Amino acid sequence: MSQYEHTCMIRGDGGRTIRTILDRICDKWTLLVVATLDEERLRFTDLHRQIPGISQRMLTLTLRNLERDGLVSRTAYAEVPPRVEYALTPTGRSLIPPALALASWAIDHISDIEASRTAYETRTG
Amino acid sequence: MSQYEHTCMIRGDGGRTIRTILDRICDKWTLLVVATLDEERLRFTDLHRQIPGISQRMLTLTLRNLERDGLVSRTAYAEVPPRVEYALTPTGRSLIPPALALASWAIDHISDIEASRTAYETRTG
DNA sequence: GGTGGTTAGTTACCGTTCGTAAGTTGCCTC
DNA sequence: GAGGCAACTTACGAACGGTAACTAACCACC
Repeated sequence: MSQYEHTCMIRGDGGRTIRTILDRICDKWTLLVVATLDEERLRFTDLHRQIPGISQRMLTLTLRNLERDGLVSRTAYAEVPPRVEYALTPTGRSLIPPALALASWAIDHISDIEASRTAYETRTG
Repeated sequence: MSQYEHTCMIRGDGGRTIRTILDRICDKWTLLVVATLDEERLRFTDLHRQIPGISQRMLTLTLRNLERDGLVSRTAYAEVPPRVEYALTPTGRSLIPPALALASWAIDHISDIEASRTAYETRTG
């Protein structure tokens, strides 16, 4: 039995539960938001600036989901202009090592992937 | 400088390239297909059976992208009925450890996340 | 010789999600 | 009183994903 099978069998549901969690974590922006909050408490605008390409809408939605799942805490200060700070919870912090492992893998293999993609496009037109 | 910043700076594009790669890898099905091919050469139908919930359409699309990016190899045998085998390339195999790290994290924190989610729903209605 | 089964897909349709851009609130400054 | 700031929210069109039916090529059976 491979480690993957072992991992999937733990819940006895054919991997359905783990897939649900991975669906949340592995969407377009979640890992980047979590990685950006590594070791830093950040405001909404700072996050928006530090994550290139994310829209305010998607940042709001991603942060709501992370807050709901207990990975990020949201602290609002009754000031003008408003100030809202986001930080990782302990659960959120525990996601950092696997997230960085994936990011490092991406860095290591970017050139391979881009080369393969270019070759594929050339083959198929 | 955090490891994340360091990681993002390598390419000097503000993390745009790494985000492109992560967008591909972290979609709804890719990690599960890669994890399922761990240590096993599989046919289309076997993959379809082993990944609960994926449709034929999405399996086809996911495999095409993985093949294009050089993570999966596709071997078609001219038989009847047709036989097509999918296997990880060396690059694809190198993705297994970080993918399993993420899956293990999901397993370890499923109960925390589900509890937090339930509490959140209760608070907000 | 027509019916049904097999594998590996493809196609059509439709609902959900995502991105863009503009609007909102409350107060402060000029 | 016009404009700015922070943190959103809303409207709308485009892109994506899921469902289910269809296809090609051959074989086995009746």
